[in-house]
Amino acid sequence: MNLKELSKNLGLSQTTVSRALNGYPEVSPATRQRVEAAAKTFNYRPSTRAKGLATGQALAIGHVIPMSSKHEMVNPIFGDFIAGAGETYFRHGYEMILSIVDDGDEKQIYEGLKARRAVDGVIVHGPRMNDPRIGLLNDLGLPFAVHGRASGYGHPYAWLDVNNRSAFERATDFLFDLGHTRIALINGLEEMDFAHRRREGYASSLAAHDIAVDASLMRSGEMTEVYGYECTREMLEKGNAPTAILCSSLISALGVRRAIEEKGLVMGKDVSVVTHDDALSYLQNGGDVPIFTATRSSVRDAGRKLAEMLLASIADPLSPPKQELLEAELMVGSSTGPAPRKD
Amino acid sequence: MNLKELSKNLGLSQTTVSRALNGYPEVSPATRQRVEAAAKTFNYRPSTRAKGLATGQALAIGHVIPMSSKHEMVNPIFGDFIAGAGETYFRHGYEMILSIVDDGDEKQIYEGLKARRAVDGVIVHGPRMNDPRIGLLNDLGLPFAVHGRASGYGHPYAWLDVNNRSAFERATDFLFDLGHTRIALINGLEEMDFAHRRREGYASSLAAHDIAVDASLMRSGEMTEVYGYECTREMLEKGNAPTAILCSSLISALGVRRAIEEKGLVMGKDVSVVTHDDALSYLQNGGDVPIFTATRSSVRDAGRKLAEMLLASIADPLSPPKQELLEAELMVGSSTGPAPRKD
DNA sequence: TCATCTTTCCAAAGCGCTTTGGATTTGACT
DNA sequence: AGTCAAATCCAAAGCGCTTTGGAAAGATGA
Repeated sequence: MNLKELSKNLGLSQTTVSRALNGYPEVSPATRQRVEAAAKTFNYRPSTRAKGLATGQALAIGHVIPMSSKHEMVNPIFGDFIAGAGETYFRHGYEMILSIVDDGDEKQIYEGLKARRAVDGVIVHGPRMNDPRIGLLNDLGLPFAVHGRASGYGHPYAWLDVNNRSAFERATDFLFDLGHTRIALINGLEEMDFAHRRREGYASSLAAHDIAVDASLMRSGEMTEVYGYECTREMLEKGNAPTAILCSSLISALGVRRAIEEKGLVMGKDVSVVTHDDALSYLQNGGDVPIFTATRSSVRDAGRKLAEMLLASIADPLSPPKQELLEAELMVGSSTGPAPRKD
Repeated sequence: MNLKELSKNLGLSQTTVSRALNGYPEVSPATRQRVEAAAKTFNYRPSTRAKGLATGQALAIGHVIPMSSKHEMVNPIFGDFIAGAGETYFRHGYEMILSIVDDGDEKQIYEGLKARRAVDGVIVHGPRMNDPRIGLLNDLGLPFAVHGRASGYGHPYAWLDVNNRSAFERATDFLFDLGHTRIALINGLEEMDFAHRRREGYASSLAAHDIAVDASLMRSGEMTEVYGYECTREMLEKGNAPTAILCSSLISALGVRRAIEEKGLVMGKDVSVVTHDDALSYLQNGGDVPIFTATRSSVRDAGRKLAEMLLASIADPLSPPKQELLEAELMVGSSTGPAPRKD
């Protein structure tokens, strides 16, 4: 059923039917009701493509997910973020279109999306330090919003980020308060902006407590369970092992715990662990009492909010880009405790 | 830059330019080259919407992800599956449209996608027993392919599935071979088709070994780490605890291991564990030697293949629906060993 | 040289919608 | 009854592409 058929069926012009359906005032209430009823019974919905052509809008937002072909790793937070954003799009009648793209092809993809007028805007995932995508999108004039930030880009742009720096500073402070001084950091890949900021927060706390940064206590890599395990095992085997570990992801925290327990140590007693927790739906940090002490911030919520921000900026293109910094909450669980006393 | 401008620029008609770009034969090689060069320099790409309107194709595939609003759980395999499918779409010039939908709204969403002619076909995720979506999509006449199967639907339809039954039967057999007889099953939600099939495979092996199914050794729920942990803890605390556990997901297997080790037992010695492993990129089953003995099947690969299947069926609408059953491979890791001798 | 194919290109219609600019009807008010 | 504005509705243009049905030009064979 298309507009023409529907209007013929109603004995009205396409104009009137279109206006009735889109809430324009030039239609009598009676007619509008009649039209709406007919639309419902015939299950009429305007063709996305025709509507888009006529209005010049795509009513779609693009999500371009970078994937380094090297490790083929899909970011585990991706699903929950998308779920949050999807909620927002659904409410606003937008569609979400997804491109999973090899690192190298990204430029081409953004240009394609723009040239083909396939989307009204895009969300940028996984920003890196000095990420070239921000500049590219600005040049293209394609509205966008970034999940995270990209240090090193001079001009303002729309983003939403967790305050990674303060979260990790606070977490490190917390460990100091418990008496720990040898605190390790198992972080995400250095080139990722969030990892950079977390390290800064960590280093800042160390500095405030007059403890020098010890390179042997800092790791960075892709945050898998195995990675957490291996880093921890190595650190615990060497002399002068850390008494506390800061970890960038709950998944690798599971590996950290495994390494600790494998060595016959007790987490929260012999070794304390604090992790960041994205509150993923399939990876909850325990039940009532959190297993891990964690800096927590829901990535799904971030998805909802960032989508909202992008849609708002599309609706009002002249407004300056917005930013939003979410504070992670520190949840104390059973993975932390006072530093063991020296023998 | 649009077609009109481009063709004016070249001194050709829109027809000729369109034909040159779309590989029609009625264009001289010289002209074609000239057109292609111009398209490249002006970065011309036909508008998706206009092209779609003209051709009647959407060049897009819909993925409708169900999410029960009750637990708000996003399936963790989703990201990797999408990544695989996305690869295929990219190769074929298709777009992927994602809708994350509350269980109840699904019908409405499919009808909307169809009525608005927004997609050429859809992938059905997470089929349940007697899943009503299959019938609905058949009635709508919207091409589709299912990731998994939906027992109870009479007519043929396109699907791709892992042979869950044989995988779990084989895994159970394997445990019997090691001397285990008290084998527990920690499974996904019973209403999910895959969980049903896995239980069948498990039960079939028990029957073949003249062991009665013991309801106290079977659990089903959402496959989180915590769920694996709690099920295992309960089972190990009761008398007559299982000596082996079959688990439906690597994530909950991590919880299983935690419960085992917390009790001071050794996995692979006191309690053997076999899990299904979807080969998720962010959750690898150890390095060279798998940690868990597992029935393994790459869900990303499934995404690639199923997308290919759907595109083929769209290209050739009259062909009968295809099916593909993937066999999981049994990878022996260090989580299994001979059954402990009775004291 | 002429008729007949090929080759190469084009004008215009059409895809399904929105929207502009008018036309018609209705109603209120002198 | 006559006037004017408000309320309703409509025909047609246009969004950017593909595709149909020719037309013009060039090549071929008699």
